[in-house]
Amino acid sequence: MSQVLTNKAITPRSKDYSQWYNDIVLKAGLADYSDVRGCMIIKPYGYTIWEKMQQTLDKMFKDTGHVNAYFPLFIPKSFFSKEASHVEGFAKECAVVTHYRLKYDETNKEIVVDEEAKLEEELIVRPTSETIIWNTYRNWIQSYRDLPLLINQWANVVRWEMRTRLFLRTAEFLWQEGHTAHATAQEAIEEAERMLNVYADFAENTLAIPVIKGIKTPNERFAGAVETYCIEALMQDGKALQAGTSHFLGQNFAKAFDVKFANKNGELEYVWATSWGVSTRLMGALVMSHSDDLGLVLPPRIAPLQVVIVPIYKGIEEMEEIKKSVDIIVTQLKQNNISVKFDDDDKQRPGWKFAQYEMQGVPVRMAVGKRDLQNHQIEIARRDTLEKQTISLDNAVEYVLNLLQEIQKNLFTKAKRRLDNYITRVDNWNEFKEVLDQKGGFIYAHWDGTSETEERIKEETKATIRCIPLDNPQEEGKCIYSGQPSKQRVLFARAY
RNA sequence: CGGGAUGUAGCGCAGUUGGUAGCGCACCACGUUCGGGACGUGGGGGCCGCUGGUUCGAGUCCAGUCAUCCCGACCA
Repeated sequence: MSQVLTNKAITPRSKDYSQWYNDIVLKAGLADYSDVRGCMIIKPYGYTIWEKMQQTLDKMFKDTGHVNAYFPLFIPKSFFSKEASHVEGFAKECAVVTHYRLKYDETNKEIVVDEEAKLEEELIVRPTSETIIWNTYRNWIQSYRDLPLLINQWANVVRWEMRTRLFLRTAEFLWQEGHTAHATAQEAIEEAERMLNVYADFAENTLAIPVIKGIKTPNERFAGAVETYCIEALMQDGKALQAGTSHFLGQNFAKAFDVKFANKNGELEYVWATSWGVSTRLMGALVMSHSDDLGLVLPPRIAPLQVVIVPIYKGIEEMEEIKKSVDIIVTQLKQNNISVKFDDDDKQRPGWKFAQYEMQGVPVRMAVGKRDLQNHQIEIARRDTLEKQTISLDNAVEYVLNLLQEIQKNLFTKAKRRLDNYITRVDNWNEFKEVLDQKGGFIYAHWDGTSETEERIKEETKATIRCIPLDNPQEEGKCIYSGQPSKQRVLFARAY
């Protein structure tokens, strides 16, 4: 019996957070390990959630004037090396294509790389597309009339990471990357900030994940960026997770790829650039933000299935009777754009279904049996608090519609409260280490502004500066580590 | 690339001093069940990671090799 339970139950969070996370991803059916090193199989349930994210984000991009395009997976090595800091940042994690053909080796009876089919120039599997896109933009941009150029692409990228974790860090991952070109620095900065706000809006209002908007320190900046904006979220174990980034690239890529435009006075100028992206990592953020020991918990706005109705019956007649009674509820919910499933699968029993839907994070579950029908009522259970209510059949639809909104709100509030409680103001180095080890979360402390100090703190504690919050209040103080004068506090944390 | 561990059924694992390949879950059939992961009976499923060695005989011992996972260095 105990073996049955350990096999099915989710590992409690207190034991081992990583194990708990893995259990949920695997058992909720979001993803699976692949036989290919560091790669992940996104299963249909997980992919459906990703598709919902895509749809919502894509609409937000279109609403802010962007269009989609698609650029090649392979980048000639020479493109890649044109922007110095960019190469440096990515060189160590690139997959490289060197040959284009295989052949059958008669002696060893196996397929081998055909050495005669060596590429003149190696191709890099994109770790990000700035280079190939800016090489293209050179041909697309001649005049100020061609600007701004606001393009997004949905794609996969490859970064050969040493260690991988489902959704959070995989060798190949899915993402969107926006790449825009502008006539002025001001306009590009506005774009970068606009897209950061889109991400924050999406994280908070759709995924119910509260985030802190900020800028990265030079150390943590994207390779090739002038300024990196980010949204930082906090997971239930007190570790930070970067949920999205938006970069002001200045004229770095325009200069590297010689992208100039004629302004209104006919003078040639380099264009100003941004890039911004979110990835399937958001899936990991979603799991780690809301789930509990029974499994995944999904905010209604992202849940592929928002409401499930489980009939409890003996025999086909009873089932039909139940079906007839809840039919109107199903129809009305659908009319309100709620995804609802009446689970008449005869192969599983109610208890099994309850556990299954809980594991998958379905926000609202209704259960109806003969007993309920006699009382003209239905049982409604919410996934976030696990509370059950018995409601008259006549009021069920209205109740569920409100409940879904309530759950969405509650999940955000709960996560927001956790985030707020996890930001600790700290004024000396011992306290810093103590808070980091005992409590975790963000530490809001003074920093002297030097990369050396940041680097040492990282070496000693594994904590990094997650961001300097936007609109950060300026105040005089002393650096937590070096004691040097500081103008502002920054957010430190251990991160995924 | 360093440190640690593991490869046996779809999944999770056991397998003693070397002697016919096992258990639980899942799967298939039939029956009884159905208000929180049902039960009974019967059944199917194996290149024991791979290669070589020792031995009458290897899942087990030895050598090599490959892969995966965990902890570091790298990162969204």
